[in-house]
Amino acid sequence: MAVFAGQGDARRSMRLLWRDRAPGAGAAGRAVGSGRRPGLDVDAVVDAAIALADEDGMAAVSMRAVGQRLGRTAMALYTYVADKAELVDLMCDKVLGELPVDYPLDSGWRVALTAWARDSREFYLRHPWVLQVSQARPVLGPNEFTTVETLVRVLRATGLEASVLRGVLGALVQFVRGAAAVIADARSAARETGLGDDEWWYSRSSLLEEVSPDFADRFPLSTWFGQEPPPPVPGNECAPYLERDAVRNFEVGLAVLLDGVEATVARGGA
Amino acid sequence: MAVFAGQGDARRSMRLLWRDRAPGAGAAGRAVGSGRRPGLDVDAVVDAAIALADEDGMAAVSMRAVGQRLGRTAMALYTYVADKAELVDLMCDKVLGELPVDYPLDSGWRVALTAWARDSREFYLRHPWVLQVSQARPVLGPNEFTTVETLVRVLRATGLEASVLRGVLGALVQFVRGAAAVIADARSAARETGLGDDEWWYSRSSLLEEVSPDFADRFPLSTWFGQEPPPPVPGNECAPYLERDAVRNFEVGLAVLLDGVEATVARGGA
DNA sequence: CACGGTACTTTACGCCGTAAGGAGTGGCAA
DNA sequence: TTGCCACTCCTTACGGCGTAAAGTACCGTG
Repeated sequence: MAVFAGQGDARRSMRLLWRDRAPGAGAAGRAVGSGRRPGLDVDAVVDAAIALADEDGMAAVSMRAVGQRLGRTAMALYTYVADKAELVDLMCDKVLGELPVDYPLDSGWRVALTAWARDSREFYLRHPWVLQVSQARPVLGPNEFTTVETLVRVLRATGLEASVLRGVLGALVQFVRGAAAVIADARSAARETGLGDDEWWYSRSSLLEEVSPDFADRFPLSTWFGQEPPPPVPGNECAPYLERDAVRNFEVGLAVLLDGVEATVARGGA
Repeated sequence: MAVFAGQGDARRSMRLLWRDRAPGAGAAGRAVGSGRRPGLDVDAVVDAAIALADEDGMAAVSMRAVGQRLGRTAMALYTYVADKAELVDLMCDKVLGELPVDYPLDSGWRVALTAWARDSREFYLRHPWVLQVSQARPVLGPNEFTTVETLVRVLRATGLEASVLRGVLGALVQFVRGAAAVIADARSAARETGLGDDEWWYSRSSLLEEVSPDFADRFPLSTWFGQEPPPPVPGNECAPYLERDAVRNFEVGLAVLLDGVEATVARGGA
């Protein structure tokens, strides 16, 4: 009688992820028959959860809160979604659909990769909560595979062999995610504490002096590192201090990384 | 009467982070005087929390659980620590003390950076919960500054100017953290679900065929990408499949990244 | 009209962080 | 020696969380 543990839920999740959303698909695979008509559908639940996450962060996504947004109780959601983990999976794969799927290679792979990196960064800043979802054991939804497809298509233009390509792909993804996470964390910290980056840094650095008077002697490089005046980035003059810093670091880091790819291609390519 | 919001707590936290742990420091800055003698100290609380996090992940670190480990109730901890956030800050800065502080530059900065990256990766795998702590608004403890000091010292040997150095530093840290996170997530998923990577992937890929029969047509590159047989890595033959993959990707990605640094140095250096 | 299946609600359980207040302990001043 | 007070540590409680269990209301079908 008992279904093999997990297997049943996994199949259910995969069906939902890959469900046919075409107009004629009717009831989204649900058995049509007698019984009270559903007032909601999976998409409504997922969209409400995404809206909540975008507005107030992943921490604001509770079953009660999502239910309330839809005029239901928390338990009502369980008719559409197995549990919260499944809801999060569906949220992730759905927003991944926003990402561009094609980067022209006319101007070479470097231009395409740069555009991909910037688009991805913007995406993560639009949906920072995606960064909090575990990377291993990916969702395996259609949009996730599409993102892989997109990036691999560009990377293949480098001519690198598969195993190196894998390493480069990982490095690019880690870099973009990490860089986005720094900015996202800074923004959420500012919102949660009500304290801007500037005020935070100012109050903390004065405390630092108070608590460690010999700081400059103990940490000369950190002192030097923190004092260098960072030049402004065109188009981002008005952004918060730390964020401007992060934007510049992103561009520099990306350029270095792509230089590395170029070097690898030059060494191993035809 | 009311202290400026947050300021008091921030000062308290900084004092704890930078407290003098020397033998003669007595009572760790606590006002000595009348009153019941403490049966614990901050270090005991922090150590217990770290042990818990190392064993069962950050999710297992609740005030009740830490208290129980010390034979106390949850509320007893609040005499040593302001709240859970402060405890987490102290945990982070304490484990950061495990990292090596010096990388000789005799054989050049590339060797030193490679060693740094590998050591950092091992560190994050020993304490994967550190990766879950927000990056913006860092802890600002002594050990954290020491890690900055260590890495900047090595990076200065490249001769790069400060703003580029900042970008490289960010890229390196993001890469190492991301790569470690993939492995850490895979391990914790395996432990939490009781399902190894291999079984997980096998069951999922069969579900994938079931749910999307035209997968190979829709996602040719992903199919190609997933099929390439990855060669084994010396010294890691017995590790789980996905983890071996991750180790190789780490080495490849690191090499590419350092190639990029070399190219940047060559272009801009003396 | 009655029945069965479905949507949705209420209630409840055991977790979480932590506020409030009380009990017991130990050093110091009277 | 006694009384006090600072201090540790406890119990209780509150509002949150995810979700199990059971009940209610609605609907299409027989």
